[in-house]
Amino acid sequence: MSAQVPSAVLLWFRKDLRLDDNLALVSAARSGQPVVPVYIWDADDRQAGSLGSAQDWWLHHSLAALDDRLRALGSRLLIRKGKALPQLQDLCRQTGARKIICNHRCDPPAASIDRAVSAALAEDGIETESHAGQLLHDPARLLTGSGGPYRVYTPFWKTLERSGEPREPVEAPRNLEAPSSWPRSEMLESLGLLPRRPDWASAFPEVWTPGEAAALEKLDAFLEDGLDGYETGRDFPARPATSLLSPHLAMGEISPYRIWHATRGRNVSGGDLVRFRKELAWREFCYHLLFHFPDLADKNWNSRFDPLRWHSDETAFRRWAEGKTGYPIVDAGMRQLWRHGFMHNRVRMITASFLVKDLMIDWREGERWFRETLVDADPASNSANWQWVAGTGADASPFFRIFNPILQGEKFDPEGTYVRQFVPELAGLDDKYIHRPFEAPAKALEKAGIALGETYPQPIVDHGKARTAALAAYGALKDQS
DNA sequence: TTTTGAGTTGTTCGA
DNA sequence: GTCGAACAACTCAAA
Repeated sequence: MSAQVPSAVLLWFRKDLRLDDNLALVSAARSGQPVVPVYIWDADDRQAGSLGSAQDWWLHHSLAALDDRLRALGSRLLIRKGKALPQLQDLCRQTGARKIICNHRCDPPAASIDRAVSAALAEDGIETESHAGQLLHDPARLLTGSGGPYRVYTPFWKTLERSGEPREPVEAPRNLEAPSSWPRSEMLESLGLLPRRPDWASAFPEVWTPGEAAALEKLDAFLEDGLDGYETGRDFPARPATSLLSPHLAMGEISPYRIWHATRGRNVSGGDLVRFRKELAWREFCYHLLFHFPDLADKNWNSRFDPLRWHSDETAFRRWAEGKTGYPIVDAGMRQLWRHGFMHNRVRMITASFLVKDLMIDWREGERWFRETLVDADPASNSANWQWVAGTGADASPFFRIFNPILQGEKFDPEGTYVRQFVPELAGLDDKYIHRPFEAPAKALEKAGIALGETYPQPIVDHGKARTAALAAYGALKDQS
């Protein structure tokens, strides 16, 4: 009579690095079997387009945080390196597991990897159980009346409103049964996710604390201070009026169901509440677009724009990326991105419009840069929104809508607070010229200690002329078709 | 099948 | 200084 060692279940973490509202975790905890949580760092997966370098930094800290949370439940997080399938097979052999539990990943490359892994495991007689948790609505099922995907946001939103509240979030279990012995795990450090020489992420901790606990705190703080007045405040980059939840959401440290329901019953104006939920719905819309159009990051969604001749100008691109265009709001945005791995939404539109319409550089180059440098880089939102700005995307901005970086600056950063924070060499300039230093009288520049062309660049292009040229280039498409 | 109404985030120009 | 129109049609989604 030998005591039967109970076989374990594997809990496979991916883009759901949280305990709260995690259906896979709850299911594993209820199985009555020991649970082996694992994260597999897969180089192929990475190439499939999800993570850039800034998110590698985030991932490192997020995995450490998840391990801490799991230890509080009496468990821990195993880390493996390599292709998912052999690692899972190895873990199944070692633990006797016949079942792997996880949550869906919704971007097409990841989803296709997951399908292949699951099919291969099935051949070994291992079951995969997958739950919804990344999106509020299933892209395969939320369709227009004629059965196609939504291509316009407003009807998409109306359908969301009509389809009732998403399910309630579920609480994390109190404990998780550990296996009698733990299989081998890599050291987190061995994944090499942190930057070295130079450590370009050194300022990230000024603003970011990766991990679920920080995400939930941020949600609370936003509900207390930010939601009231969100609708107008969200447009001003110097104001703390946005939730800053995007990087947590991108990594699955917080669930969209948790966020959606946390806003319910708040004593704020309906406009603020709806506006915030609409932003969550935009994230959904982008994922649905990506689901139905997997080429979203690579091809013009609307092929009518394919004949556009983009400029290939490495020098101009580098000046844009480094925040040296000579337009303060653009430069502030690009430097915020480099410093903090983040950029305010309003400024993303301004900087993106500048790259595409003022410099006429291909939106894909901008998309790639953002994907590499944003801690909240998301394969759906990033592609869909770059295409929106370029006018090539779904529900895109009309081609004649070209952001004027001076006016946008003066409208949304009237005192230049945001510019002064990220472009300190302009800090001493009067409000009147903070967004147009190239028009400042010599005396004002001297007083502020600015030598244009030396301490701060001259404008890389004349916006007025660039605008005219962009209108002509986009307008020419019409004549051809 | 046809019709109808509508479409995230802007700028410029002229009255 | 303020305000409305023009900037383009085109396609989507639903009735």
